[in-house]
Amino acid sequence: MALSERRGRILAFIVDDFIDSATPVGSQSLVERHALGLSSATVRNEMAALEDEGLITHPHTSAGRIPSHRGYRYYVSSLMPERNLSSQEQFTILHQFHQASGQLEEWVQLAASVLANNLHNVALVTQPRLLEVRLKHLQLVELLDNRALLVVVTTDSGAHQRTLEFPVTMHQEALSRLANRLNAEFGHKTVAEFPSRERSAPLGERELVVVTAVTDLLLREEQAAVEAPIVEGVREMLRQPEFGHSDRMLDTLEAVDERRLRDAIPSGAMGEGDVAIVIGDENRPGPYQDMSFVLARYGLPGGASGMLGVLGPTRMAYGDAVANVRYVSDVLTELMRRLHEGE
Amino acid sequence: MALSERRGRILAFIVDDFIDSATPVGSQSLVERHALGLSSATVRNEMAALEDEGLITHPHTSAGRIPSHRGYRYYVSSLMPERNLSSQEQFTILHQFHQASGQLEEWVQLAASVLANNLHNVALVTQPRLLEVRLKHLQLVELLDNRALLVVVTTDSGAHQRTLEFPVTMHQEALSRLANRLNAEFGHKTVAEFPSRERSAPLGERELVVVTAVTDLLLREEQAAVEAPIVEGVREMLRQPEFGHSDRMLDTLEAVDERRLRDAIPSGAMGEGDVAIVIGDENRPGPYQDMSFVLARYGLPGGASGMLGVLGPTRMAYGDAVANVRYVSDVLTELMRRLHEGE
DNA sequence: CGTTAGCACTCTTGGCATGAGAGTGCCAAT
DNA sequence: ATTGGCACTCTCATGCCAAGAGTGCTAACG
Repeated sequence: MALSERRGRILAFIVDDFIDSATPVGSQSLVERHALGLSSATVRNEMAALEDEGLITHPHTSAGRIPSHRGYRYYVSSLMPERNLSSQEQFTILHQFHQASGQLEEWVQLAASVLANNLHNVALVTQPRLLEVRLKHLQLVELLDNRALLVVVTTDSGAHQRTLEFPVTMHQEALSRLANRLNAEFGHKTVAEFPSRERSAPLGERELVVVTAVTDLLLREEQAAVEAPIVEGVREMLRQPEFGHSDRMLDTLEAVDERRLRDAIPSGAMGEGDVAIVIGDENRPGPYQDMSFVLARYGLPGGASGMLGVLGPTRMAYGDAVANVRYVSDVLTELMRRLHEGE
Repeated sequence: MALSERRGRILAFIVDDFIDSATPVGSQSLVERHALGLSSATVRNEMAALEDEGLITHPHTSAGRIPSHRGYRYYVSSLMPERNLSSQEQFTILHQFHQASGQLEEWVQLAASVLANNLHNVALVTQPRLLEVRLKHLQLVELLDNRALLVVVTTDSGAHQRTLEFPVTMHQEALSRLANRLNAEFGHKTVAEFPSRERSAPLGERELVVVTAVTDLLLREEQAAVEAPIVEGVREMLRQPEFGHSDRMLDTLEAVDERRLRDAIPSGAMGEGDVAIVIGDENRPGPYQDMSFVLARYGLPGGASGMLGVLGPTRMAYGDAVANVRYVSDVLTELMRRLHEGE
């Protein structure tokens, strides 16, 4: 189904106007705002046709038109002008990253803030992860009595810690020896290559305590590829008129909880390469049926990678969203590349 | 200003009724709900007197009465029945703590969840901190090239990590030697005893990198005594009728942001020992002028300690809040004591 | 003197009608 | 194919009215 040029232009105007006014757009106001050399009556006919195609609807008989989900889909796929950030906008973003320290976690947090502020919607960013995590190094640090701190460094440059309890008190020298032994045996292995619980007979009790914890941490790390994302800008989004009533607001607040969001992000839709857009009922069933995602992957091909993007009402400035998400994703990727190659 | 017994009883009923109905309470409904052997007219006279004392008010001429901030204050100070959790309630809470792992951070998070769920308001819990933090132990772990992971263990059993960059590539053996040297020199010192930047000439460049980072981490840790608290249950609270309109909701959402909250918690009001209550305009100027805090300290005397409590509308079930906050604080303190003494 | 019944008065709330405004759909004319 | 015109529909703000809840005051009562 391809629309005639004129009909497409009218749909684009409807979408544009609705995106920035948030009120249904009528035939009259449309001809007033855009000099389109047609009378309102003609526009009405075209609108009726667009409605037959299922691209726009009425909230009620005598209201203007609003885009349907299919309308938005057609718009982003065929009508939306390709837009990149101006160099001014790019500079403002880059500047913020240069201000920040060189810590990876901080960049990720910053990416979320930037997206939330620029787009006035919810920004989502996951920490970068390797798909296959290997143990790089482990250390044991004495705490109190029979307690010790386990620090695990993985090949994705992540460091994780956990408190352990040994059956007996162990001093730092004993802990270091134990750590060295385990490093020699398990270093640079993936979790899959660790001995299973049954076959671990050769391990002593103290070794077992550590290995169990390491296994657990690495497994958690692998599953965390779809980890709960950093969420920023909820207030920004709730300020939008679609959430004006408090019930809707509470429901949304619940839906945007980190933990729920983890399962809901339509990661399947995300090919490599460019930005993915998921609109309204294209989402899997759940609370996001009338919201949209604009998502991209970032990170190194074959290396650690993560996801970032925006969540907002279907009435979202898709052009701006795509441009911002794409740019921030590129910046993060570039920063990680430099980090990996040692500047 | 002490009220007559009867007048006090009436005030208590007004506060109780208002707390659970959220609507102004009239003289008639009061005599119906509580068998108090008086006519509504008499109650009206008493109410007029209470209003003269500034303990209750009218929203408008022909509405029932609601407690003023001073009314709540009088209630909690002189009228509120002392209440402790039933053993059933205590058991439910204890059970949750026993389910959890032995990680301190997890307990703190759990304390927040428990308070939020039980009280349907916002729960605040800060991580436990020592006022004077000493370096216990530091470790360096090789990452990539000239990058290394610094792990710092402090006397409050906290562990902190940060990525470092050295001018030259250092392998694990070199890092371990460096760490040992620094441990010998700085172990068990407070930040104040570290050499200042000027007097640090004797330190080599690599030592300086580490010491600077350690200093920074410890300082941050000390300031973090008033750290941004863990916040749980915002949705619970927003469900209450006082936040029914979306503007109020957005404002509150903003006020409850972790970062803002940090400065706003009236820590001054908190003596040692028991639970502190701060009502409405007793708060310092700001967005909390019509909300109340119920707060307590937890942790070891002379050891690490933190703060926990509840934030809600002034119409809050103070009795329940005090009982829950007190109990959870005791549980946390006890858990920490056991941790400290090695079970 | 404290308590109470009674009554006039006030203010909120919900329902209902009304009119203006915005927009549509359709028809006949160009 | 386009357009002017017109009847029609629906929302939204406004005003009004009646019901309900509550107060304050006064006069009577034990």
